[in-house]
Amino acid sequence: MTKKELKRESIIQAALKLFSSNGFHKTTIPDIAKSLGMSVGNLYNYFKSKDVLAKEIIKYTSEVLGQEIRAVNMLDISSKDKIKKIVELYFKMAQEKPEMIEYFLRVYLSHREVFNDGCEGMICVSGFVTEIMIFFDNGVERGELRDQDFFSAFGLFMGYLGGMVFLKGENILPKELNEYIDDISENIYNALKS
Amino acid sequence: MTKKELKRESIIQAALKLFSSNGFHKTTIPDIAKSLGMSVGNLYNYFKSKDVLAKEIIKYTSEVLGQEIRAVNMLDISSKDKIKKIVELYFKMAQEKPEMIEYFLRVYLSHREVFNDGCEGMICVSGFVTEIMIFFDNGVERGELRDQDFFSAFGLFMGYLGGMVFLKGENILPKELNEYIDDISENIYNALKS
Amino acid sequence: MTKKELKRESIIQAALKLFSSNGFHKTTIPDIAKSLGMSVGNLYNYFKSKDVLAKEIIKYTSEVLGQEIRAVNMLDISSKDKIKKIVELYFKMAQEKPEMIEYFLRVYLSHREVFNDGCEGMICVSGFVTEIMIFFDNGVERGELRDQDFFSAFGLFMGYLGGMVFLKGENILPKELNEYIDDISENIYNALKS
Amino acid sequence: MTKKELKRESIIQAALKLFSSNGFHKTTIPDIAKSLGMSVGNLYNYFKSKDVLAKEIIKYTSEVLGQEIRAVNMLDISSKDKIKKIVELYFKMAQEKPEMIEYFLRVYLSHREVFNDGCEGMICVSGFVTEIMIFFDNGVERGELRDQDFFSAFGLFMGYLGGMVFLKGENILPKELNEYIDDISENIYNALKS
DNA sequence: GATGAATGAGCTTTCATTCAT
DNA sequence: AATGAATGAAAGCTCATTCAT
Repeated sequence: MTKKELKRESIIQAALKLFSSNGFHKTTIPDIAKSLGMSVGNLYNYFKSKDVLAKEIIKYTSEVLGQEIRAVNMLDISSKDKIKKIVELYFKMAQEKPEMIEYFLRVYLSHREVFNDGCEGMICVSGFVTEIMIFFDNGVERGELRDQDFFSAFGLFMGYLGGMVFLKGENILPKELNEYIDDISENIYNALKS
Repeated sequence: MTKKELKRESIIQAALKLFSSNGFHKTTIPDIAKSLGMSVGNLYNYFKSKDVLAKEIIKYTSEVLGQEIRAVNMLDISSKDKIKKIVELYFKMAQEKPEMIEYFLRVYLSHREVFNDGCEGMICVSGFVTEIMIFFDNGVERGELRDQDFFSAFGLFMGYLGGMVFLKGENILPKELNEYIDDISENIYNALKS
Repeated sequence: MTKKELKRESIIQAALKLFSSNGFHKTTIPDIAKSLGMSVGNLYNYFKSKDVLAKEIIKYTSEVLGQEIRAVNMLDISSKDKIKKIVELYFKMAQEKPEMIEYFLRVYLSHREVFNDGCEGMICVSGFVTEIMIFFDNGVERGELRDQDFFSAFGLFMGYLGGMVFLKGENILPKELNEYIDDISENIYNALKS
Repeated sequence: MTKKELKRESIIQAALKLFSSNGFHKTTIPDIAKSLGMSVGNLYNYFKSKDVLAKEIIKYTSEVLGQEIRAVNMLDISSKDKIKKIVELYFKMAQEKPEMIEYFLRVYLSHREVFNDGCEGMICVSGFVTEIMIFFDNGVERGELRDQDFFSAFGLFMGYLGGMVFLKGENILPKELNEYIDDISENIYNALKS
């Protein structure tokens, strides 16, 4: 990676954190620049607008999450075990690098105006969605999961996990996310199994 | 209802539509006033700030959705059938009055800054959450649903439905929401049944 | 005129002066607002962008100049005398309300980017050009002026006068504009007479 | 010419084109550098500021136009014919190398702030003005042109031609510039002849 | 209750210029 | 000579909110 690429990524990470915790509109470009110790003008040498930056972040995040799931997909274990692994890693991320999951939930999902142009459909989240699709297709192929519409399964899996993280973020959950892993994995497996 | 209360509700409904379709920050108070043919100043006689208005909307929406679910709860049918009824009404709403569901997904879920003060936890959505809780407790009581942590069940149910509506809104779903009703009801029932 | 219309016109006049003397790009919206003792935001209630303001100014200026020439056109005097009257009034304006002529020369003529959209061709200066056209057509009709392409005559008349005012503005002219009136009127008449 | 002088001139020509077609303020130093395939920093090794560059361009342009007129001045033809030659070459330039005439009209004439310091009066356009002066003095000397204030004549000549090119640039002229040559030459001659 | 002109802080973005390499 | 990342002041514009009428 060149120096410029490194800086680019450091901007993405700083902006990701700020957008996630303070909201997209409440985070200003000067906020991001200041958190990096760089000037506003220079930040614009790397991303030509705030919206472009937001889109690059969702691509980046989707890629990172996708890679984590790919690692699970490559394990030689049952679909039931994979479900648990994925739930675990999702919650682990939500606890350790909450900015990524939060970005999905609080920035990407709810600022259509920003992502409409350039991130239509799943363009910017394909890195992540593709891996879920692979997980599901494998499970069906191996006879472990019921053969149903992919989106029925995808919505269940991701809506569920996202919902739980949201509830956690709202301080609604009485227990730690970790403690829900078994219940949730079981529920998902029961819903999807053949 | 007094005249004042009627006007209050008409403001809520106008703002609900605009916030849902154009986003919270992209909708200005003058936009709302204009859509109602009233003056900005007068609107402030009904709601003392934009944030307060946003909070009143979520309470209103939660109440309306809660009532719909209450009607299902009162039917003398199995939990399995209730699940289907709830999925149906949720999707029907998403199609006929999409602004309510969209408000949940795109405004309430992602503008913590706004709802933090006054809508902590489930304060502003209790109308809705309570009914889901009643549905679940009944099912457990009647031995139809497995006795698990309520939030495990709630996250599944609502995360799933919200996720599907989101996917629909992004034009990602290949079929109409209606056509997913059976699959989804089955998945939810499989996950929750005892 | 309503209060709002009066204020609108006072903004036009203030901006006209500042744009003319300091240049379009060197004059900021806050400059204009401050010179009027009003807020920036309020100025935008009257003109929705700096460019729109610039276009309204040229229309206004064209109208005012056009009215002055119309008065000459209505006099019952020879074309030769009309030429002199027009030169006189043009120079009088250049001395007493220099901002109008200067706006033509220094803002309108040289900021194509601004006027391209909405002031194509002579859309925004027709008030003025029309009167010159009437002057010329009358002169031809009465046999006093040679029948030639209108723009050949227009370019002569207006290019000449504009050029002189420009030279004056650059402090190049050794004498006052007034002292050129006879020479210039004669030159124009010689060029246009039949 | 040294290599450095060559590069200097290539910068002048590139900037001349961009300033003329896009406007002085809409053309950035990076734009100019990019159009030359050189770096911003290096451009500053040749001209220490944007304003200095603008002033060098007007001197250069004035010199080139002046040389063209000098060639006409040296011909052994009547003043009437010289007028026609000058109109022809002015319009030829306006068509073939429009950037020079446009620079006069759209950059030099209307950015006093820029040229005030260093190009007062006719300092930066003397190359051109001097030749017009020579043309005029010769004509007077030979008894072909009326002896009048030089600026009365200069304003006529140059205001007229500039005005026509401006009208052409605005797409207002119904015919090609060429087709106006005879009319315009005649008008100028009639105005100036003794 | 009703109006809408007025406020002004705050936003995103631009760009002439510098300077370490 | 040459590079181009970096600076930061300054611009145009927005909008929640107020208040005189």
